[in-house]
Amino acid sequence: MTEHLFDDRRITAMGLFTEAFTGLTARVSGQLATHGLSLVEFEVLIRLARSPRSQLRMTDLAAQTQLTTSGITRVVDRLERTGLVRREACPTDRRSSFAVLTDAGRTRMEEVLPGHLELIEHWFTGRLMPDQLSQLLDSLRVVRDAVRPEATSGAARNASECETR
Amino acid sequence: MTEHLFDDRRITAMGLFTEAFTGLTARVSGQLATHGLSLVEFEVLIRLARSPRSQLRMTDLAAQTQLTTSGITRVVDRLERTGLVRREACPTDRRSSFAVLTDAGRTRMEEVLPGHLELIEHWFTGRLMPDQLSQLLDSLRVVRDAVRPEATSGAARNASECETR
DNA sequence: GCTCAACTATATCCTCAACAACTTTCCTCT
DNA sequence: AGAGGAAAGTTGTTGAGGATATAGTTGAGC
Repeated sequence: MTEHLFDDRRITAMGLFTEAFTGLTARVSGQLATHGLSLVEFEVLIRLARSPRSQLRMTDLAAQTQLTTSGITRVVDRLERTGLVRREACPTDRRSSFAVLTDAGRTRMEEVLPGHLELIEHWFTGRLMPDQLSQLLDSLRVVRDAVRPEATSGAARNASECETR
Repeated sequence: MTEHLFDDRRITAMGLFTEAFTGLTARVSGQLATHGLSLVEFEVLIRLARSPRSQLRMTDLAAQTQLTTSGITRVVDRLERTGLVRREACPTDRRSSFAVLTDAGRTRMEEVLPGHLELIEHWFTGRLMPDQLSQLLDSLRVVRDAVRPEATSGAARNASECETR
């Protein structure tokens, strides 16, 4: 009952998953640091950049990232202090406020993204054959859909609904 | 140059990787919490359990996990306080000290592991067909070997060498 | 209209980990 | 043998982020 239990194939699979991911994010995080951005800050910026009007409610940001709303408050605090993001009141619901990507924020993203994409290509996607990569992504999608907390659709609906100002 | 850049396939690939991993670890972390263990504490315990004599030098623990040596100091502090681990001096190198799994620690692991393995099976390995899983692990191995900082063999050699007491 | 529950953002408290400085011990070079 | 440097571990400080409480806002039911 003793030794082989700790070398179960499920343990090794999980360990492999962990090592691959943490190693990769360490590389990514290191490069972002040279641009003065942390991983979560980059995460927030790119989600804003992808959103219509380059803005999202704080709650939606929290739902899309792995942070709580209080965590988002502080990330946006930092980004606002450096001028990459600004807060804007929601006209239809005075409880809500938007985080909006500023011009400086978009410029910063355009500086950072090419290197970021090269990095992912170099350490991740470029290491695999095309069909090998697509199979990997299929498998990851299966796992993600399994473990994903719940519907993000509700939050998305709220966002678009509040956005019709 | 604007919108499609943020939806590059490399971004989505990285996002998929992130979501799958963070979602999975959230599940794992939640279950471990019900046993009074954090993820890094579990990580330390299982690495000790797998090691000969159930012991590792602090430095080797740091190398195997994603923590610095000072981080390991504090984790082992906590585990020692709860009696799952004890420190032991290295007889051949008085700078080094071992973290040793106690009987209570091994018992705790035997309580926790079955559920842990079931969890991994349920949310991860069991979601995929056998050959799909093995291909996933192959791909993860490629990425891990690419991004892995450096040789862990050096640390392993030191450990075994110090262990011949 | 009023009340109450749900929601949104923020403030406060606490845990945890990185970083840097420091102590002790070991090793190498002369 | 002794000096200088490298290595191992601990500790103070800093900062990020979760949990919870709080204040303001909304909407539904009466």
